[in-house]
Amino acid sequence: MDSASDQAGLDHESRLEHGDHQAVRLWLRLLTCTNLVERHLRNRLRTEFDITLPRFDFMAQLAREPKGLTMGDLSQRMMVSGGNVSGIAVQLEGEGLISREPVPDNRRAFCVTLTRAGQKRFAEMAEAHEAWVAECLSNLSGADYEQMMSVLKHIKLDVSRIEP
Amino acid sequence: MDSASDQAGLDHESRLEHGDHQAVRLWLRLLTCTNLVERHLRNRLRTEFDITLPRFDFMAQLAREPKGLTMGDLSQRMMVSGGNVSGIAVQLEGEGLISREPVPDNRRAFCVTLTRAGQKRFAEMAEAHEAWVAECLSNLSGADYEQMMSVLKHIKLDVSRIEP
DNA sequence: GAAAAACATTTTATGTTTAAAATATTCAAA
DNA sequence: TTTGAATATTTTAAACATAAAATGTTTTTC
Repeated sequence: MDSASDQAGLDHESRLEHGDHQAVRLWLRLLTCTNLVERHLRNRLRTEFDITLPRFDFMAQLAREPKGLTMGDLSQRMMVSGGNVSGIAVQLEGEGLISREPVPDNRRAFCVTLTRAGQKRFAEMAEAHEAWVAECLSNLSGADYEQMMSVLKHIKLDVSRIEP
Repeated sequence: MDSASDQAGLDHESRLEHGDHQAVRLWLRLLTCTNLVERHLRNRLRTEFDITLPRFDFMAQLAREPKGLTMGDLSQRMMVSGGNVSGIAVQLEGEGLISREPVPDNRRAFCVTLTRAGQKRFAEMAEAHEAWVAECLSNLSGADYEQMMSVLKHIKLDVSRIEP
């Protein structure tokens, strides 16, 4: 049963031996691995806190910046579109977890912050979230961790060099 | 509040296992990196072949298994919900790229395969796709590659051990 | 100063994704 | 057999995501 994940038709395509093939294999494994962890976190957030991952991410960004962020800041940091952030904000505001207040010297922008209730709620979730992530990723040696961080940073640079 | 409670707050921070923070940092970098590459591939597939990443993945799974796969197989391998696969299949079938035929001894299941047109179309895309992935991920030493593959496999096992 | 450009956000239309309910088939007993 | 559980898929409703247009504000430029 161990080889279940690797058993897919190796005999058909194994003749193609470009160097590129290595890259594809690494990419597929990277994608699978990230999806697995992401799904795990998504499920636990839903079952244990009845919240979605995007909403959690939104609150996490705010928790890191107690002074608050604009909608544009949030869009940029979450790497999603402005309209998307707008929709999530409406919901979280409706639940009383965030507040949007006008910025004194710029009437176009909002300053979004966690409400007291939002801070409390997020603190509970963040602790659990950290433990869940550790459950998935902390079974690594210090050297493994450093190496992964280094290689991933490198890949990040390579990709952003391609289309900035 | 007395000073004891202030210190309690700080203690709470410092009591957290160092490994947990490490794990979270690694997770965020892993997620960012994967999203960057995924977005890059998604954009290129859209601009150069007018196809979405999920449809490409769907066809890629079939290309690996010329004998065909059931909808459930596809759902499992693509790691997406059955409803999702169902929707994609309707579209690809409408474009004549896949065919769904009944399985003789199981009237519940379909056997999905690439049509001749689907094979041709996929072959074109796959070559380009492989080059794009290589552009993102092939700037690694052989040792880096081996290490990444090994660590990722390990993480995959850890996660699937948590909730199978 | 007024027109034009740039900015910050929301709205709209469209499409994706998921979980859960619904439909239909097979299998396993009692 | 007939009941019930398990399986394979589709449908549905809600959340998420994007691009593009719309709204209102600020800054630039002439």
